[in-house]
Amino acid sequence: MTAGPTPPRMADVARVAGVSKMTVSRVLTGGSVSPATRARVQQAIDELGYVATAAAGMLSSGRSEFVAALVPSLASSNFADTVRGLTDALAPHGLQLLLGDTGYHLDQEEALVKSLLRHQPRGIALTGRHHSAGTRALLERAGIPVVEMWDLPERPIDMAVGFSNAKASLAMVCHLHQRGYRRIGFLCGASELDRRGTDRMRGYASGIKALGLGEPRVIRLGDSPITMSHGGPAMAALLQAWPDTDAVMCVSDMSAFGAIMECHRRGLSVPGDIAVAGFGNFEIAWCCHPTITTISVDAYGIGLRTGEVLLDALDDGEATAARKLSRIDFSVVERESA
Amino acid sequence: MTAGPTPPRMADVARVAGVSKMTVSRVLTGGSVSPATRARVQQAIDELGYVATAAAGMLSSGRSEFVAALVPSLASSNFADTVRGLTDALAPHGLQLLLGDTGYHLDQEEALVKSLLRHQPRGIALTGRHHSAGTRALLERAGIPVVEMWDLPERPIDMAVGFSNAKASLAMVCHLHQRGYRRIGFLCGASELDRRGTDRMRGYASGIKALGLGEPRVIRLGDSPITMSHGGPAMAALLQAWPDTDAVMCVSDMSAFGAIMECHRRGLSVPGDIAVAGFGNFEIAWCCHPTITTISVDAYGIGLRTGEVLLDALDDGEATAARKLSRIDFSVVERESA
DNA sequence: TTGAAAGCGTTACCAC
DNA sequence: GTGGTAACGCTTTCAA
Repeated sequence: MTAGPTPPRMADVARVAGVSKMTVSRVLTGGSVSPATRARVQQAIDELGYVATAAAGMLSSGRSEFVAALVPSLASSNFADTVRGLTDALAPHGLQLLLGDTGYHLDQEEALVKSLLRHQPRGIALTGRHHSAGTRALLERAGIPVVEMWDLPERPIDMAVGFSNAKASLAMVCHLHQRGYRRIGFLCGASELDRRGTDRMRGYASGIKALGLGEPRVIRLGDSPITMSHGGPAMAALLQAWPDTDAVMCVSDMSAFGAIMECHRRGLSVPGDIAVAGFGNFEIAWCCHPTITTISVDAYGIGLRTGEVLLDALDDGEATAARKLSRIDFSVVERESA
Repeated sequence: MTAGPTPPRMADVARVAGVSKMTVSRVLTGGSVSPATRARVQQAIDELGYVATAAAGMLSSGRSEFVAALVPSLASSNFADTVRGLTDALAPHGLQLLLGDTGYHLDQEEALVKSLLRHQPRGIALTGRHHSAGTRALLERAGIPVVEMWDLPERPIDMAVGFSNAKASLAMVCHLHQRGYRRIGFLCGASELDRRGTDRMRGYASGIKALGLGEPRVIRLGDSPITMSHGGPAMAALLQAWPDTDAVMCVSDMSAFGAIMECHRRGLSVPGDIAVAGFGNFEIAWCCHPTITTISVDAYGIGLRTGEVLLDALDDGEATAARKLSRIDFSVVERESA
């Protein structure tokens, strides 16, 4: 932290290079400048260690180089991958991500939106289709492209990139049914914070009903989103409530892993005694033993596509109907556990 | 994306409230304003949905509300936790994190530092003690507090919050030695990208030498940082090279988990036939079977402390010698696997 | 407690 | 291809 006297300004560069500020600005933004002067300016920049002040440019030009993104949690590899996709799409265009972590709370999301909008982001990406009225109002006034990720809203704020979590879950029910399982349970968190988790549970329940497999067997345990450590207790609770259960769907691969570990502890073989399915196709699903049957979703791809969709919107100005809703594929990945 | 006509400005709020811009500014920044006028102004703000432009304030006041943070990867729960700690420390003070993902590359780090400095962050946090000469130069010129995290540099740029990865690794060697293991191997990535991983390997090697346990048995496999899926192949390679190995240290819990899965596949019992130790105390270390003996490091705490150290420096202006280096504790957590 | 004027460092716009 | 001038929307500073 060597506090130098005063950092050099554009005017300093201009003076050293013997040109006007405008010429320096053109060099920086890629305007038309003769090669000779461009070289002189560049040399002055290097010499002085000049770094342009983003705030001034932003104020003057009226546009920032920010894109805001809100995720429920950075600790989930799911969303971390999505963020990576977003970065990979946007960074090449000089856009810097402003990241917000909502902790799965809609009011926290609203607070973050309010705070992030102060930086005039060019666009904003949210997670999910559930938002507070205040959030919607803020975004509608903002006049920038908005993308809702990881879901397919019936009434999108603007655009969306995602899939139906309920349908994905339903697909897994069908898979298990096809494999001969009939007494299927579901493990998820106790709170409604994880909206996509709740959607998956609903998809499961509707599948059970549709296939005539009796009443849904749902265990809600632990704060959403539940992870490895919740899987075990949830599995225990399920076996206590419905001892004849022959298959278990879990809201995520993490909880599925925990559930499988609990089975190991009890001497239950998976899938021999009981089948276990996850959701998300995390690394653990194909590294653990037995490997976990799961739903594969391209988390990175969601981020990448979201970035592309935003870039398109920034170009065109207005979203075309065609890209309002961008559907991301999911698929059942059959492995050893179910 | 409803592009309204023109967003309201501070002058608009002032007009509606019947006061000057300055009074509005004071209301926003918590200056002294009579309760009556404050209420009128607040009402005007709500009515118009006014959102202050951060760039203008930044330019005028000369200081931003940004803090920059660079991590090697967001996908690692380690660094995700550190980022959470940083956010938790800084957000209450109105500071917004500007996050950069270096992908473990020092030149990418330099590029990000250059790009992030344009936003005039109040402070910046980096990961590790290794940086390019360009990065050091940029930061020394920047005149802002700098914190290096996850390590204890001999020659810190400014401040540091971390621990000695080599010593932590050494502690694990001692633990294994104490438990009676004598033919100890080490699994890590093939590249030098993961500097902390390399430090851990060095700590291991020095411990092996110091204890007279023969030549180090190091398997370098896969791109750093290695994860679950590399652990298995690395374990296989180790057993091929040194079949009599009785204990294995892994550069992380992720690779330790992969190694254990490989043992299961081969019918080797852990720790009966071979002991396995990890590093990091990730959730998987206490959820899998057997539970993994590991080194516990408070990743969240590193972020939190880094945030506090930065806030201190912003207050005092100059770092006191006492907080130049902030040591974070680590400890051997003995579980079932070793 | 409140207001008026003068910047902050850049880019847009229009001359040359 | 290059330069001057006027914003951009705030906060600082100084007066009232």
